[in-house]
Amino acid sequence: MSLKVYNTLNARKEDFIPIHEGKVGMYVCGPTVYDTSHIGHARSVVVFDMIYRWLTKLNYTVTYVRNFTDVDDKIIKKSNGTGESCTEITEKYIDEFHNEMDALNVLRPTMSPKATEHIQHIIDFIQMLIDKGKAYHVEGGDVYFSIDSFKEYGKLSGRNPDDMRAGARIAVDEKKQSPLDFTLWKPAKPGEPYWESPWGKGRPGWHIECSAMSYEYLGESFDIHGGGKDLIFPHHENEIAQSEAVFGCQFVKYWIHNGFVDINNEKMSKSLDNFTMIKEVLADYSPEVIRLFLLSKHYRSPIDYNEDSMGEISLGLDRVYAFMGRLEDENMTWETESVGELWDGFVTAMNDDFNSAKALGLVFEAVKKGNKLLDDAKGKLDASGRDILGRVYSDIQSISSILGIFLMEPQDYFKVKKDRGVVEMAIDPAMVDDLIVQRVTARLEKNFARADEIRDQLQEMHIIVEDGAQGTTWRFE
RNA sequence: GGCGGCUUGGCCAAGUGGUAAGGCAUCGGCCUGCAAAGCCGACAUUCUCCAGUUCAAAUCUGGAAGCCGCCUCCA
Repeated sequence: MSLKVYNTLNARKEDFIPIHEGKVGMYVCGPTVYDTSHIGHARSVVVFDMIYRWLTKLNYTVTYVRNFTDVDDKIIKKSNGTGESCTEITEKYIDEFHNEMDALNVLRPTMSPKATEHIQHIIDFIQMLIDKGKAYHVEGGDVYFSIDSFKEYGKLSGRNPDDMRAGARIAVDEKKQSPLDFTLWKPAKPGEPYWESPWGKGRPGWHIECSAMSYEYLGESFDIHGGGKDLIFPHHENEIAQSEAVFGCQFVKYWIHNGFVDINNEKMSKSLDNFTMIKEVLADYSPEVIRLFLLSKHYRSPIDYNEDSMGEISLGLDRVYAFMGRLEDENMTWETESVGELWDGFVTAMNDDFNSAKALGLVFEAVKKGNKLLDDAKGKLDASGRDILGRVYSDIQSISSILGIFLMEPQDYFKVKKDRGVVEMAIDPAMVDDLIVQRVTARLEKNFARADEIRDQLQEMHIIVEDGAQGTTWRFE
C-alpha cells in the first residue's frame, strides 16, 4: 500500500516515487511578508505541515523548504505609506507569521530562506538564462524571460500561449518581445531598495527567487513543489519555465496545490472586506479547533469558514477528548508497539492523497465504537475489551502526531476550555462551585425544586451541570 | 473569450464500478429525581438532470442546468 499523490502537472493521482530513494525534497511557496496572515495562509501551511509529517512518518528524509518573499512592490508600497523601512516591515511580519504558525502547532520547515538573502544566487540564475538565450536585457535595466524560447510553456496550467496572446487582459509592454514575457529583474526607481547587478541597480522579479532558492537547497530537480491553487498560473508556470530552461531537465516531479478558504461562502477579497486573519481566528477558537477545521475537508476542495462550522468542529473535538478521558479513567496506557484497525485505516486514508477528511471520519467511528464498548462493560472491562481500547488509545496518539491535534491530556483540554470560558464570560469559578455545592446538598435532601432552580441559574450563565458517577461537574456549553 | 473545478440526507462531508463512512441537527428509547454526557434505534431504494457503456455506475462516456475558481496582486 503505497502513497498516491494528486499531481497538478498530469491532472491525476500518481504513485509517489521520489527521485532519490528514501529522500524527499519539498519546496512550498511561503507568504509575501507585507501584511498580517489570513486563514487562507493558515490552510496552506497546515496542509503542507500535515504532508511533511506524513512523509516523515513514511520514513523519508524530508528536506522541506518554505520561503519568505521579502522583496516586492507591495512591501515597497507599504513602506512608502507608513514610513517604516522595508526591512522593519518584513521582519515584523516574519516574526508574526512564525508566532502564529507556532501557535497552530506547525513544525518549522528545514529551511525558511528569504529572497533578500539570495540576491547573488538570483543574479547568477538570471545570467545563466541570458547566456542560454532564454532571457534578454532591455534598455532601462529590465530583464525579461522569453516565452518563445521555452516550447513547453503552459504545460502546468494547461494554457496555450497563442490563446493567451489573443486575450485582452494581458498588459502590453513596449519593451517586451512578446506580451507574455515576464520580469526577471527590474530597475530601481529613486528611493526604492536596490542591489547592484550586471544590468544596473534593481531588484528581482517575483518568480525568479523560487527557482534560484529551490536550486540552491534542493538542486536542479526535486520531488514536491506546493502552494495555493492560485499560484499555478502564472507563478508556478513561470518557475518551470525558468528552471527547465536553464537545466534542461524536469524541475519538479509532483506539483501539489491546496484549495481556498471561503468566508461565509464568499471568496476573501478586498472589495468584500472579509479577510479573516489568523489572529482573529485564534482569539475565538483554540488552535486545535482551527487545525481540525482546516483538515476536515480534503486539501484540494474549497472549505467554508463560518461560525456554525467552527461550532460543530468544536463539539466534535470535545467528543474525542471526552472519549480519551474515559480511556484514561480506565488507566489505558500508550503502547507504541500495538497497532489497531484505526491506525491501519488512517494509513490507507493518508496514503490516498493525504485524505485527512476520511481519516477524521475513521477517528469518530472508533470513538463511537469505543464508547459503546465502555458502556457495555459497565465498569468491568474484560481483557479483550482492554486490548481493543488500548489499541484505539495508542492509535489516536499516533494520529495526533501526524494531524497535530488531540495532543493534550483530556483533563488539561477541558481545564483550558473552562478557563477560557471563565475569562470570556467573566464568571467567578468559586461562586459556581458554591452553587454546585448548594445544589448537591439540595439533591441529597431531595429538594429537587431548589436543585433545578440552581441548575437553571447556572444555565443562564451558559454553564452545563453534569451529575456523573464521580460526582457533579460543570462546563461551558 | 480561454483553462480548470464542483453539484451526495435539514446542514457539513467521505466515497477505490459491486449496491451510500463520519460529524452536527431532529425524533423515539436506555440511563437519570429530572436533566446533561454516553449508548441504542429512526433519519438518502438514492447521489443536480437526461441519455449511453456494463451483469452491475454516486463512481466510466456524452449532453444539459446551476455554482465556483484561475487567466491582474493573491494561500
